Amino acid sequence: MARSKQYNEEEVIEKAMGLFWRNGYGNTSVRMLEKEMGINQFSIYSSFGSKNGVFLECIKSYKKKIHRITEILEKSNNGVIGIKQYFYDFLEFSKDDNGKKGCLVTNTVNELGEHGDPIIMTELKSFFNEIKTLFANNLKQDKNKAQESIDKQANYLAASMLGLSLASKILRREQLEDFIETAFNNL
Amino acid sequence: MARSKQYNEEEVIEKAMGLFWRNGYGNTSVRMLEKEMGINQFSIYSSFGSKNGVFLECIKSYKKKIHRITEILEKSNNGVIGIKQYFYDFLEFSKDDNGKKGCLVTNTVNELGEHGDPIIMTELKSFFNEIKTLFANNLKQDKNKAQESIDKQANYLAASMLGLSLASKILRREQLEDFIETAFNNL
DNA sequence: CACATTTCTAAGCATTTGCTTAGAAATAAA
DNA sequence: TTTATTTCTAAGCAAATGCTTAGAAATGTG
Repeated sequence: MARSKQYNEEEVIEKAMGLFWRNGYGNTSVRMLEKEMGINQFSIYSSFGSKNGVFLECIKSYKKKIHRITEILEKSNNGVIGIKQYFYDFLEFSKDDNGKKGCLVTNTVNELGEHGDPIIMTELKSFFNEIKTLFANNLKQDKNKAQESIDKQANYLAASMLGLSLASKILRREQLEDFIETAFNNL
Repeated sequence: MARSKQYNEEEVIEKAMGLFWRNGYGNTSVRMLEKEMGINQFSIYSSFGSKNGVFLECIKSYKKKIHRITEILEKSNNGVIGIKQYFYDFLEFSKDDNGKKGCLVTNTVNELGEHGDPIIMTELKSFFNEIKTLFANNLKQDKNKAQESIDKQANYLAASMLGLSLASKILRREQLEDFIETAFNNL
């Protein structure tokens, strides 16, 4: 009954995600999105409503993408060893051609802080809490830990992941490994 | 021989710094700077050359401001205890009305990454290295440490500070304390 | 084929961006 | 007071921003 879309929405979002990941929200213009996504502004707006709409889909897509490694953590039963592995997995996951992308969620929290779109901020915080819960669940596998220390250590690890994400943008691989190794000496 | 400036450059930079600190570089416009600094665009450009020029002065001003607490660390001879105190001092230092500013240097590294103005990036990295050196110097005060472990631990602590800065923008005070306490457990 | 319906192209909208400029206002020195 | 020099006001510039729209091009269904 009518013409059909010449692009796949998931595919173009995947491309947009890369752009936001590298440049941040504010430094990515709709013109840049056009080029990267390979479709023009009309298509962008008819599919996603707004720049914000594109970004929201990118965050969702990011969550799916990173599920590749959160899934491993979820299924792990090695306690703190599994969490440490997640830190290393994250380094591989976030590696760019230059290895300087960090974590899209972390980057966005830092850029938009509390000023960002509420729907997006909710999405970001929920991701952060999911990760923290995964950490806590893994910590529980180490039987000798008190519940109280699990909460503290989950907070510690979650904040450390924020640090790793940021550090991965400016430190060398070797320094990042120092960080991870020392960070887990504490547990 | 001529009219004299009706504003003090240090004072207006101090105000600009607050704006950049809260909003980041990209989300701070020259119009916003006009209002906050209390002078108009002509004065901004004649004093500082460009938006980038204003920002560069703000970074320098930030370094002076934070010297209040780095100085304490510099003079401390409590080894790792002094560093831990610096983490707590930083939390106080970066506290806003809402307690969500983080560290201007860290925020900027995260926002601009490698895309930022080279002069500014150099300024940021030098600050990071100064802090790392201060950490290393303090660690050396604890006599029982091997040189090798000092390097590793200084890397660890520097990256942890990045984490604390980011975490301070989204976590509650109590969680930040969990982070600091656990981070220093085994040093 | 015919055509209703959707997607696409590309031009254009108002607003905001960083930055500049012409001319009025002020002021230290002669 | 006069005057040379600087600072200030406020208007304006081109380019970029997010978003919209009119009309051409395509296509599944009858």
